Amino acid sequence: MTGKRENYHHGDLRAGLVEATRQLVEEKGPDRFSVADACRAAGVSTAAPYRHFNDRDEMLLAVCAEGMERFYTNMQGAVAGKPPGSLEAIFDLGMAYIAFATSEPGVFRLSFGIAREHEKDAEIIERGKRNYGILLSQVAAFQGKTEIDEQVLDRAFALWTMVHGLSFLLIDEKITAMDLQLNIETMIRDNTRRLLAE
Amino acid sequence: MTGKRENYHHGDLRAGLVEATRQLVEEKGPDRFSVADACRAAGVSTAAPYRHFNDRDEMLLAVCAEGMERFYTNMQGAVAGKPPGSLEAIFDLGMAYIAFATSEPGVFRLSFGIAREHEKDAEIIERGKRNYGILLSQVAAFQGKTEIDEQVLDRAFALWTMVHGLSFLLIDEKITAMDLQLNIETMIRDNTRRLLAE
DNA sequence: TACATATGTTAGCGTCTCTAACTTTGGCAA
DNA sequence: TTGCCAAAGTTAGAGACGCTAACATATGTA
Repeated sequence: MTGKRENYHHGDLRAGLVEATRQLVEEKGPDRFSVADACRAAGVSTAAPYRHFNDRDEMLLAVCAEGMERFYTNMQGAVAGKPPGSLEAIFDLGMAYIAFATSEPGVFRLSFGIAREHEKDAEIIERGKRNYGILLSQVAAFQGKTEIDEQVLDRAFALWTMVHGLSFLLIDEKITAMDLQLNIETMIRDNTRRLLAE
Repeated sequence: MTGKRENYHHGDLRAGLVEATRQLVEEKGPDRFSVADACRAAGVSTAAPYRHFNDRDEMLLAVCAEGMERFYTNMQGAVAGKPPGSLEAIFDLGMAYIAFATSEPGVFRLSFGIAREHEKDAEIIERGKRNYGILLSQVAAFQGKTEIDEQVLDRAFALWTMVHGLSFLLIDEKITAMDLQLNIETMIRDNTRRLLAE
């Protein structure tokens, strides 16, 4: 990405910019990211991105879309090979959620905060639904169902709020700030069980 | 705030700027907020804030501190008059958390995202601990204890993650984006009970 | 009443996003 | 093979922003 190119044309500047943006979002956070920085990283002028993106937000949106794809893959990998609907599968799904949030906090923050900027971007919404679908089908299987009824929705949503909340508390460093020591695995395991119970 | 002043001196520019900043943070979000906008709202030059704050971040930090104070008051009000440690008190505390997040999403976002910018600001941390202390003592009372042991910490933290996660899913409009309809009161009540059980 | 200090102003630097106008290049039709 | 068009770069610059330096004014106190 930082390598000097010899050609006038870049080859695949769009992809290069997305990757540079992704890295910068992780380094500095989505709000501190600047288009100019991404240009320097990609070795092009500050006007070049506007051949590929309408504006700064659209660059972030591209990173978001790509990140959600990776998120999907990770979560699929977490449940793969485990008995569908088993406590272990649902627990591992939660752990994969946390793992993504903590390993890519910038992209995670972007993915969940961007809705209000590019409100209702169809692709992002669709990816979101697909990601959430993994949890829904696991919870349905846990309850011995083949379709998503209200009870499935309720329990799945409760699990989502828990791992989502924990993710933010972790990446915003509230656990350390509050002097809490926490075994994440135990916390997720116990509360997954509690939220699915009864 | 927008009123023209006739004097060279403002009276209490610091407070005026904090209020203008708070409003702008709600209107545009913490990342879109600009010092220049706050100056226009307060009717002063763009250099004036630097007599009261070191930089932009410090203005946001002031809004954050004031917001956390209000957050504390709201949560205190939620449990006041209820039997300490009752399910109702803990439930209402959760509802107060959600209510603050949804009524002041900008300040809420600021309060929980700012740690990594001004890392370890002593005052913010202290306020955070004080706020969390309300929940801790309620959960301790629920368990019939007078001190905060490990079990209290575990259950309180689980409750925190739930309302925190729900808050973000609400203000980031994920519930509507995922086409979920949700009775927040029921959701909080049922899962508070589940997380405190056994 | 004088003056030190706090608190405002104007001017300006460097940076940022984004646009307009120009340039280079690769691919395709004749 | 050549000529031309569209795609994808460039430079230059407008307008906004954060922040600083130098200057101006008001206020409280000796």
